[in-house]
Amino acid sequence: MPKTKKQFAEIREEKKSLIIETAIELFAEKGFHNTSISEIAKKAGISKGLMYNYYESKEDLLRKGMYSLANEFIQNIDFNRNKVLEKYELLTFLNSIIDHLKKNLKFWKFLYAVINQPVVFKILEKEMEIISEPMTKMLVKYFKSNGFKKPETEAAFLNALLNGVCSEYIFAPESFPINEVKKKIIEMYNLKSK
Amino acid sequence: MPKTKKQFAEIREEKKSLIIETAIELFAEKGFHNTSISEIAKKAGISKGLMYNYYESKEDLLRKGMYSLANEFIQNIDFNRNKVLEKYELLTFLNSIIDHLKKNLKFWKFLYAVINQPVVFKILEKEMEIISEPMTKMLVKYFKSNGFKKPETEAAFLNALLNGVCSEYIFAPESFPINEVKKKIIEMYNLKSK
Amino acid sequence: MPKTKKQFAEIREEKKSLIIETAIELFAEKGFHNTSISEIAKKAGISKGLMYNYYESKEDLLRKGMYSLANEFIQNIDFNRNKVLEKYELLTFLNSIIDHLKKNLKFWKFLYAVINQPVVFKILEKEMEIISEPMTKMLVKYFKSNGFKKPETEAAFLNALLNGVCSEYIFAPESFPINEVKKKIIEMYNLKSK
Amino acid sequence: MPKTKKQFAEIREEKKSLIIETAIELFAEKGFHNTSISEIAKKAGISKGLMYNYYESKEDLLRKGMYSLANEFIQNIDFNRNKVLEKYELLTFLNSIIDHLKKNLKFWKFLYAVINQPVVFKILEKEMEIISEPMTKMLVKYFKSNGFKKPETEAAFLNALLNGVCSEYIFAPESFPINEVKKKIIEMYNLKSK
DNA sequence: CATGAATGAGTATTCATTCAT
DNA sequence: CATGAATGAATACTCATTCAT
Repeated sequence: MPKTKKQFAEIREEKKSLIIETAIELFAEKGFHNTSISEIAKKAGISKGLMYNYYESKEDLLRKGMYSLANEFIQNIDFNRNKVLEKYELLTFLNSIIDHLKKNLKFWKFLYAVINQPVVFKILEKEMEIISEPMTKMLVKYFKSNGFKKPETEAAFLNALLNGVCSEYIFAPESFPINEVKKKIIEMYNLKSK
Repeated sequence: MPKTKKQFAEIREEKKSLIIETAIELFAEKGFHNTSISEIAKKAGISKGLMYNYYESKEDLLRKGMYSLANEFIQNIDFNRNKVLEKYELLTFLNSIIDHLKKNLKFWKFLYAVINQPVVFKILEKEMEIISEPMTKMLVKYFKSNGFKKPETEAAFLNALLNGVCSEYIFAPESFPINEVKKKIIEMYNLKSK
Repeated sequence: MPKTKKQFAEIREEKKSLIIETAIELFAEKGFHNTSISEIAKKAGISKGLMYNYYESKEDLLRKGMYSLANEFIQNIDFNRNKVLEKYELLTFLNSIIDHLKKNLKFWKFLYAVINQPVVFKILEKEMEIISEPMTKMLVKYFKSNGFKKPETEAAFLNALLNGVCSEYIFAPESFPINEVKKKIIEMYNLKSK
Repeated sequence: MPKTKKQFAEIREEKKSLIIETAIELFAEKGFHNTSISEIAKKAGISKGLMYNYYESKEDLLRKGMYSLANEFIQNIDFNRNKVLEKYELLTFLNSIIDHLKKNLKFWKFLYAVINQPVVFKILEKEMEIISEPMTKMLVKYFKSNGFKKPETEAAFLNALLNGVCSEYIFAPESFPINEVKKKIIEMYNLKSK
């Protein structure tokens, strides 16, 4: 008796997850071009051929990996609000972004390993917009509605600052004083409630 | 008339510079792994064989390239002072770093392309310290001598901020408002001399 | 009510036909090596596994395909006569061969795609004899009994001519003037009755 | 002291010829898809890498091979005449084509092995026109200027006939009575001088 | 009878590096 | 000092075939 469709679908989903997670991990550790398909397959405990059963190519693996990470990030942060942002919400945003960073170091490493390679970035342009666009929009809106004189500059500044903080933390999670730095940012923007 | 030894040495040095500059340019544009030795040789107008006469390997090219860039950067910035930093000097530092960024975009692209690839970074660890170590030291010293409560945190913060600013500017030199952001940093630290 | 043995056998035969026809079609369109088992299975609406239930291998598919085509061709043409061929019968032969060509373009494409690949042809040597041997025999017999001086040469000539006609027609069915050419052959051999 | 440009050019030409000849031979023997680059390299006594130093890809090898064969054939046959064809010239054409066939069996095998594979033919469309176009033109012109009623049909017929003759001869050079068949064609068209 | 997940050997292609001249 | 022909190991990807269910 053959396996049911559902059984097959389950197997597929499990394997797909296993493969993409392994790939993300290796891309994060070693970069895109230094990771071979053989290596991914070996680490995932499957054959090279099977990988191609689930993903079209190495690029596909990269794109799908980035896509799922980006979406997962977006859901965690929740930019999608139409009403005006309150101060406490920017605080929430800051907290959640730094929380996500601490808890998902691997994913952030993947992100930075990947976007700083010109050729690799080209592959991901579309997927990257999922993250960058709503984030910038939200920041601009916040600074605008809170009476900052140059909201675009403010957004660019905070964006750069967060980018740098992530970058430094990824680079040396042990020694970079991320909590102290977060406190400083909160004070800078006067975000503490009460 | 045969060339003198000195002339030979000069030719040698010129060729070496030409090669390394070509390599840096290509690494910046396309990343380390997407640039082939053949390409570098072709663009530099020499043969592959000759390249190996001057540099041991592709890795060597990378290391020497980074080394020369780092030194050139250090000389431009001049961290090496033992006396206490004055405010106007931090201003100078900030100005010169952003100036250097604007004028040497290619080199900064190279830097970011290269340090964010874990495997490639491994090759460069030693060379990177030339830049990062004195910079951090200088910042810490400055904040300490200017009465900041947590000089290490302040240094880490400013470091991250500058890192982020460079990263954003490299990514989109046209649209990132670097001058406005610089102004904001100057105000933040109250650096404007009157 | 469970299916009877006979019904099962019928289903089997239908599936087998479906598979082999699909295979022939694809081999004709894309060549043997450019057609994958997956593709055949997909187009036939079955699983790869099932295909192996009916046929041993890709080669087997090719051989059985050729075998069935060859037999179908032979039955259409009816070479198997012991009595001496009359003129009108050669006319019939010519007509039926060209008719078959026009109506079964796919099969002829398959034939030519396949026999002109040396390695593939090796696989089919036995099956090919089903066609070529009786055809040559018949022609030789005809020319002999009709008083031609060199029946073997005549047979070889007509064989080559028909081979070329088929080849040209397969290649460009729209532009090759097959009817005019047929007329010319009929005149050449003075085959028109009365 | 480095090799001179001329020396390098010589080496290149020799190797290029060696490679392409080996490739043609193998494509003729085994077909395009059944011949691997490794095999070609091995038979030519060079490394796979070197092949790619001289030819861009396997397809390039095929195209360049066909191109050179086609040109060599064209030069042997000499279709390029503007004046009206005389009878003895068609005889010359027939003779030279069959001569070429006998002497260059490998090349003709290559041709037939290659053009009958749909996918492979696509690659060669442009190169094939070098042969087919002038040949058809010449035949049509001949039949026209010699008062045949349907010159296009005549050309198509002769074309098909020659195609078939070549095909049969390639297939069984020992047993196909090519000389007898040639004689028959000469008689058919009444080409014998005097 | 039927499925499609899984394998592994095979293929074209790239590229840092060596070396004879 | 200078050349580029030559190598070989590595890489992404394909596909006929097997097999547990």
